[in-house]
Amino acid sequence: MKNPNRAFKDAIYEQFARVGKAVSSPKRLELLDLLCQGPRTVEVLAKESGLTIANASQHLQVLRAARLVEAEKEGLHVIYRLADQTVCEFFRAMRILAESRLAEVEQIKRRFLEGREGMEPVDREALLKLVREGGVTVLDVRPVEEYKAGHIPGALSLPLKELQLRLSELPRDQEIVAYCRGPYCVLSVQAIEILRAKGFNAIRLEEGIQDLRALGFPIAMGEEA
Amino acid sequence: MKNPNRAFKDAIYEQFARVGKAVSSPKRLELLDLLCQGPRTVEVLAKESGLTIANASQHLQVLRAARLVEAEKEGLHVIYRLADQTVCEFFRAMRILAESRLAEVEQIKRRFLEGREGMEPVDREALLKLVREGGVTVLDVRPVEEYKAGHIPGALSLPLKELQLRLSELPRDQEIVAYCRGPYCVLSVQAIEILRAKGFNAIRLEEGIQDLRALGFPIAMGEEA
DNA sequence: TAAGCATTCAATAAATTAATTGAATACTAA
DNA sequence: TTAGTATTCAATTAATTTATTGAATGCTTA
Repeated sequence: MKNPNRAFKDAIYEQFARVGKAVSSPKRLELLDLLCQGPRTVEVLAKESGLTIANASQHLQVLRAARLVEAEKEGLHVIYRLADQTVCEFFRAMRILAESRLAEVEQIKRRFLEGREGMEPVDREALLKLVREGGVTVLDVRPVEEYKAGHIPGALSLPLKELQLRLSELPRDQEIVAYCRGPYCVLSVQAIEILRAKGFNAIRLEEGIQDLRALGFPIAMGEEA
Repeated sequence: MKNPNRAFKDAIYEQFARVGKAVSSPKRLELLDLLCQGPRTVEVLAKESGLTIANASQHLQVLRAARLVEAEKEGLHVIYRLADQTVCEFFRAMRILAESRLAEVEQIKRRFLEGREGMEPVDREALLKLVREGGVTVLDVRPVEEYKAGHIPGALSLPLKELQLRLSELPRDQEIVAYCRGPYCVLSVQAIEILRAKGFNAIRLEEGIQDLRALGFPIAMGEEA
């Protein structure tokens, strides 16, 4: 009576642990986070996460074995993508749990941002309201493809890489709110640094596009309006 | 420009991975699942999960290091509990992700239940409606303490251990719906087996109390009404 | 104060996981 | 067909994780 149940339970929890093991490595979490932004080739994922190609490939295969991601061969490249939007939501749940339970996360973030202006924690609700109602210039500093895949309605697409060259497109009389992939993406941090150095009144919105989506914020797709 | 960012990201994802590592072992997941039902001593957790005391203790310390659970000394015992209700919700999210992504989970469950009557998948919605509206006798077969901590309003508390002795309390003219901790808890499975052998018209509700809570089902606390 | 119990600690052996390297494969384009 | 590129595979090493065992700790009660 006790034994067959034990085997059943062991088998079930072993399956659950497949997901757990997949998300137990920092590097795999970084890859998963990148894939939450959209499909990517191994090459791109490796570069963005600071892994060698072979190592990235192996981690991706672990994620695939847990069925969290899928791979599709396209010509010379293999394109990885999340198996499902719920994987993105799960990753976010895990991130939020870590943020709420582990004080170290906030500590590391504070240390990284400390001394930089425009990055201080602001009233999130008020800022989001401002963004939603168009009281500010909203700047999307991610690569154009990511903008196309989903952005804040009315946001200007100005990838960090082009920022220096296109400063003239930005208003000097209005507050600028820059955002990117989320609180741990440094694109908007660097954008704010550049903008403030040039005298713009710029602040950072920590929330990334996936956060906004999860918060029920409207998301626009495609080219700039 | 690239290097300090890398260190930041590595530090952040390493923190996230603390949560991932904590939930990467089948046994720790089982312990976590048990703790979702309420606080427990090491001894009880060890027994229920089929671990030695020392091994259970070590796993619990891993969970504690990830701040998913908390321990409190009470006399001779140490009582572990979830650090937070969101941990329970996270565990459930992980379970549901595994169920939806890993066909093996359904397979293992089917194999375990196959051949047993009253356990076939039923129309969940219809059954829940019946339960909610009182068209059936609802039977809670978990230990009394768990019943007290939260149960379906109107449910009878009849722990599996006492079931054989208290069959006379049950109606023969009405359908009986038995539930326990969730789809992978075997208490209600065994209850159904006993009841059907004795000629009762009994079926199983897969959802456990935490599932019902998450679904917004009303939950009653305390003694039987 | 001593005995008994629950829990943790510490040490060990076995198993698993991670990063690295170089070779192999699969596809494209010349 | 060949050369070049992206990815995967296989083998190795180092590091981490797991279960087990027996001893140590800390509390309670006789």
